[in-house]
Amino acid sequence: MSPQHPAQHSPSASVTVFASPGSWIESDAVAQCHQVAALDGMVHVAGMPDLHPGKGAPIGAAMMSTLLYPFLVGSDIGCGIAVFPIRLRRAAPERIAARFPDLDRALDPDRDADDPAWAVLDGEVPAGHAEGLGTVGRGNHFVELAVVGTVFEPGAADRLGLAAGDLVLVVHSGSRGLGERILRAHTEAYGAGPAPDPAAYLAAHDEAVRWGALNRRLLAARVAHALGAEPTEPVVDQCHNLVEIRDGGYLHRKGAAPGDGRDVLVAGTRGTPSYLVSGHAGPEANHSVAHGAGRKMSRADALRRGKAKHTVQELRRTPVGSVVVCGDRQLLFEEAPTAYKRIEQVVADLVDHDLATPVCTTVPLVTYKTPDLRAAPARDRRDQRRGRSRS
DNA sequence: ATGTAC
Repeated sequence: MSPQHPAQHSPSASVTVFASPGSWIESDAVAQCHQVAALDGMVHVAGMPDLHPGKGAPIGAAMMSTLLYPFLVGSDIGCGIAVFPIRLRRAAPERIAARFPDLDRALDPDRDADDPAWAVLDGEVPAGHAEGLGTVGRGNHFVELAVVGTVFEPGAADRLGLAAGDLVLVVHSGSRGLGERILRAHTEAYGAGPAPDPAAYLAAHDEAVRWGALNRRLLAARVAHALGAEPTEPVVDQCHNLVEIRDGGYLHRKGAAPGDGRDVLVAGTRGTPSYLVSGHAGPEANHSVAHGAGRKMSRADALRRGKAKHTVQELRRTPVGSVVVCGDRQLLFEEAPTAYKRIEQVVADLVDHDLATPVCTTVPLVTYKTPDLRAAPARDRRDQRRGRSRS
């Protein structure tokens, strides 16, 4: 052993980053991949083309290990993106935006017992966690009404029941407070160490995954009802934060979607299309594909640079003609399309590395982030005219 | 990304 590495006792796992030279990957994110590779039991780390630095662990990575590390998945266990077809009369985005319900306000099982969205609940609420149901959360989460744009694979789109011009709801949300509670319980006892009882962690983890899937259905149902449409089942719904037992090991996904023969929506930004892709990633990619465009700037940089570069007005009405509902100015800047990598480049990298095939794009019409109180008075007046209470 | 503390 060389004298430069006196403490080295086990070799690092392999690291593969699936990005072309033209894709900007922050060196901090690659360094985080190598830090993860050095963990006990780590077998292989695959960085997706949307790789960027996270808190302690990289985002946009799939990490295979013989030990289970809860911090690699993070607090939003079960976060994912679902696509729901919706049949709706087309109208100006501003008019549709004004009809979105308040998705910061949770559905209360008692007080809101008569809300029609509950129809999607089949059985008990996972983990009995009744707080925060039907809320979208913050950060990069959103509920979006979009239109199917370019269709690259008509056969695959047809199997999903999608054609150009069809409307869909895209829901990106996770397990809210439940996943955070599960990670915190582990961290308070074991820090960033592996789970001493993986089955116990996985039992709680699986509940959070189920809760996240239920919440995406509740969100879609709330919005569908508010827009006067019938709720539907999702045609695509994949988690990008979870642990999967695979080949006898623990495959941790953090901002990486399952890419083994499944369809995944790779989210663009609030001003660009998203790409529905068919994944066919192999072992070198840890059977995973990218989950979105990936941040190009930290939130702090996006806020500072965005305020110099954009007006609030142009962020609320995007280049593709869509409307962003976001009463939180800081979040609007943090989530500006220019704070993200180009989705076309991320998808091109997936294609070039034979990880996925594009099926179609979805182009935003209305992206809901958090209530915009400026819009509320008009909505309330309209609802009062129709004899409805605010929901 | 989160609930909570500042």
